[in-house]
Amino acid sequence: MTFPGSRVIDMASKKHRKSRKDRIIEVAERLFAKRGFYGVSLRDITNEAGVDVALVKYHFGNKQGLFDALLQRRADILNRERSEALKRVLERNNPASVEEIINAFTHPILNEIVSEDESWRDYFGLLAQVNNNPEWGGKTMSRYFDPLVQKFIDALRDALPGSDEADIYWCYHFLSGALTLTFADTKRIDALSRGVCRSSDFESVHARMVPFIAEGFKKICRKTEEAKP
Amino acid sequence: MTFPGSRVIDMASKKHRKSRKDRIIEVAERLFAKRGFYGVSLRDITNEAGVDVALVKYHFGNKQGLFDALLQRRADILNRERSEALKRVLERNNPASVEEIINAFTHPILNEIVSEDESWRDYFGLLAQVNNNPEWGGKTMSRYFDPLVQKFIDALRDALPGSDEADIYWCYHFLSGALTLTFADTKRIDALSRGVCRSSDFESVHARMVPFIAEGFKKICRKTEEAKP
DNA sequence: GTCTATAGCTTGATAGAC
DNA sequence: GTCTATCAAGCTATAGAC
Repeated sequence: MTFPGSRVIDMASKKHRKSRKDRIIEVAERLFAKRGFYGVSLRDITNEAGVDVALVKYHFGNKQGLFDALLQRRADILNRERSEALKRVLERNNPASVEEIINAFTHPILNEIVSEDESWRDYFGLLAQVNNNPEWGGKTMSRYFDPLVQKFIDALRDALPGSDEADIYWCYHFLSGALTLTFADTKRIDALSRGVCRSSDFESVHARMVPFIAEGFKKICRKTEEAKP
Repeated sequence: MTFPGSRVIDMASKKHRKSRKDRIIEVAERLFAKRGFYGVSLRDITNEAGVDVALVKYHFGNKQGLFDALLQRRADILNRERSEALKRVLERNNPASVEEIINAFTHPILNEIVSEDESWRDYFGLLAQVNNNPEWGGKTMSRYFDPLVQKFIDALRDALPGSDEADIYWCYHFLSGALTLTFADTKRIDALSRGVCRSSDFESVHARMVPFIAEGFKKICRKTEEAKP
């Protein structure tokens, strides 16, 4: 070894200087979030990351492979956090309340989006576009999220005994639309409300969203019995 | 006049054979709905419409001009229908109920989307993508829809006396997210529910959406007083 | 892992004939 | 209004050197 201690230095520098693969995936996430899959070229990404285009092929196969990899990366994290949140809620109280279940689904997003790691905001901006894409959005969202969503549906069914199957699925659909738009941070609400609401005030909107959605679920799925508090 | 009666024939053929300008705008609407602004090239559009690329410049200036023209066209129709629906509701009952106001906002969409004119479905698929675009979605939606949305906000404020300003705007935001995803018809719900719900069953989902949203509004905006039936 | 170099094609835009 | 023809720039993908 010509440079004694170089291994330590390497490990230290590894923490500070990210791999080119990571740089590509991070820049891609930010750009795809802004303009969608078709609105970003590989050169947009690799130029901003300061690497060569050919590296995309080496690390991800092609543009689609890069897109899939970056969706998968945070979907895994989000699914794990949601799964743990649901588990905690059900351990404490089974069946849990509708509010608790909705909160287990949405609160992990709030945690991530208010964290120091600002790149989570990009991810949710991207998810909003994917969720609302009529061509491949449904399939893509299903692929990454539906296995766990099924467990949330099961919990909601237990929380709303005697409810109609279709009612629960449709209500989840309303939740999904409100949720993805909310965390997409499009700034529309800022202009519409002339500054009364700020699109990036995620705590405020989350505090309203959970009871809003929970109340809708109860209204639609509890037709047969009296609404309980 | 060399061809007596040619004017009558022209008028008849005008009804059947659409102008090239109209063909461009119709094809563009369908393709933009599928893949968004960046996912469609002018050649995709003009090839499918059977016209030359140069016509886009002549009729619309450029790609952006074409996109704006096609958004504006149906926004005008939708705004007029919503405005009339709101007027009817308020004439019958002022202040109106939250359900009636929400319905005046959403039912015109239902009418259009179940009509024979299938191209309305494309338009709402496109609107869902615009609404959820973090880069220019907020501005674009505001431009075409917010003036009338303000009137709906006013009506909701009257229907929910003593409510907080921010609450009403945030609830509108949840409505907007649920509404645009619902009529985007992404087919996700079909897979998730294993056929129990069909994404294109617009009457079913609309019948659930209006009370779902209305109940959320009442829950969030009526904190200070008792909820009335 | 990373780069150079390039093939082969598509893009938005437009000048100018008819 | 509509077309032909063309441009300069951009695109994804990949072969092959290091």
